[in-house]
Amino acid sequence: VELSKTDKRALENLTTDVRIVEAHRNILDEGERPKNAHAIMDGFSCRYKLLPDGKRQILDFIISGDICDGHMIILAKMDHSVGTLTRCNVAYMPHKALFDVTEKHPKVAQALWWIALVQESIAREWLANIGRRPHAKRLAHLLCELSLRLEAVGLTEDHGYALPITQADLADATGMSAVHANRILQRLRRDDLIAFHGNSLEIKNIERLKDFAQFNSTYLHPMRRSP
Amino acid sequence: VELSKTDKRALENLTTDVRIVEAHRNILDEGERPKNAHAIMDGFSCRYKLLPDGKRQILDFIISGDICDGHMIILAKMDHSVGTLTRCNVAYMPHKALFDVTEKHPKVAQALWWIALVQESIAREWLANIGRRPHAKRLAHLLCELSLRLEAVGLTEDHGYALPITQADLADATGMSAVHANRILQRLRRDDLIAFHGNSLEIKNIERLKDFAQFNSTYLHPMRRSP
DNA sequence: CGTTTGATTGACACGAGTCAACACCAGTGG
DNA sequence: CCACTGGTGTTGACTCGTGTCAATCAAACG
Repeated sequence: VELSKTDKRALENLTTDVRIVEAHRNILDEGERPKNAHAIMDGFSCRYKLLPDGKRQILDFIISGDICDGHMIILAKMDHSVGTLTRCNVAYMPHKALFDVTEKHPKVAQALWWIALVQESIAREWLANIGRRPHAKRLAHLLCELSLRLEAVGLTEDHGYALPITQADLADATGMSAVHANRILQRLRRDDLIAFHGNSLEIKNIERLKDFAQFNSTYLHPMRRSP
Repeated sequence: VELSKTDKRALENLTTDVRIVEAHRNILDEGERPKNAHAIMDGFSCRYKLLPDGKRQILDFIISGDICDGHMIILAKMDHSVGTLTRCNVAYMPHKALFDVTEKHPKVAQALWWIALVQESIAREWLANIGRRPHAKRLAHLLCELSLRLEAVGLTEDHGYALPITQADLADATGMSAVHANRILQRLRRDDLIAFHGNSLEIKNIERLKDFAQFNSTYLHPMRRSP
């Protein structure tokens, strides 16, 4: 979906506020009906669900440029929560204004629809990943996805990217225990697929990692570009 | 999203053809760019992905009244496959015509957008289900979801519904082995939560089953009505 | 009837969760 | 400047859930 300049200008004028949100804070609660839409400008957030017994499933990572709650233009209530994993810059825009823009600019509505479909596609790939791939491939697949998505917004280095989240977060995203995630990461390092230097992940050879993870990028669709 | 009568008439005129598709046939292949949109009028189909090693993950069940490929109005390529689990009646409508309708009838576009969002929500609930719930609750949760969705289209009996799919299908939907699914179902029967009579599932007490499965229907959103 | 598909059962091995202890580091405050 | 703290990563021990393989049973079907 290509946006015209007027479309873009209409969108840019929506942001009323940009705030810093500390790590481990909630931006949206399940069941909530938010008044503002939120976009992450910087930092790592995630969608997640908390089960009654306290287990957490991370449903998606939200990185720079992603919108937290495009859904809420159409749907009534948040069906999951959104929270920060690191300190984040969050842009706020009134939902009503955004909705009005979609009515006047059909291309904007189509763009948001497109985003919803890509997110659906990502959720489905995660389903296959968690449901049917062995644990090492799951993690490797996730690291590949993050690599592509971060690259699209210019957040990758030569051979890797900053990954300031914990192993427990990775575990909750891939449906395994934190201890096990730790051992799997060790194995990936031992097999010389990845390495860590502080908070940043080094991918030794992206092709080998993709091969190993059975990673096929088509589910991310054409690909988002940097704004 | 409420559709006007003109909106509805525009939609109804789209169907060019209704065909019978045998069980275990593909309706859409991953990677394909279909010319027609497909709606299931009768029978059970599913979205699924096949991994290189032959494992199958079912991503969603498609029941009467569901559209297989609403995505394709916006996206370029199918990111998953769709196939029948039983013999189905499938309605065909040209994609281009459907797209034209969405351009002329913004409410129709919104309705399709809404469908996409609900499907995204379902996919995310499945993620939490597969990623973090113990196996018995997974299966129970799935049976609850099917109960509500089938009820919405009038396909439930008093205490249950026809479920003409195999245990292997249920296993592929919940990310477990077929043997294990069998044993879990036995446990659910022993605990007097469900029973089978031929192809039809009896739910002994839907509230107890929901309780056990930690089932909360809000992720299905307001709820689709019968057409 | 034979054949096929799906459900069921048992045996077995191993993956993966849990619990608990420890190492390491950065941040904090005295 | 150092002791203390809490969060994170790492390790080992132990148990049990689950997958795999293979055989058997049951029902449907041509």
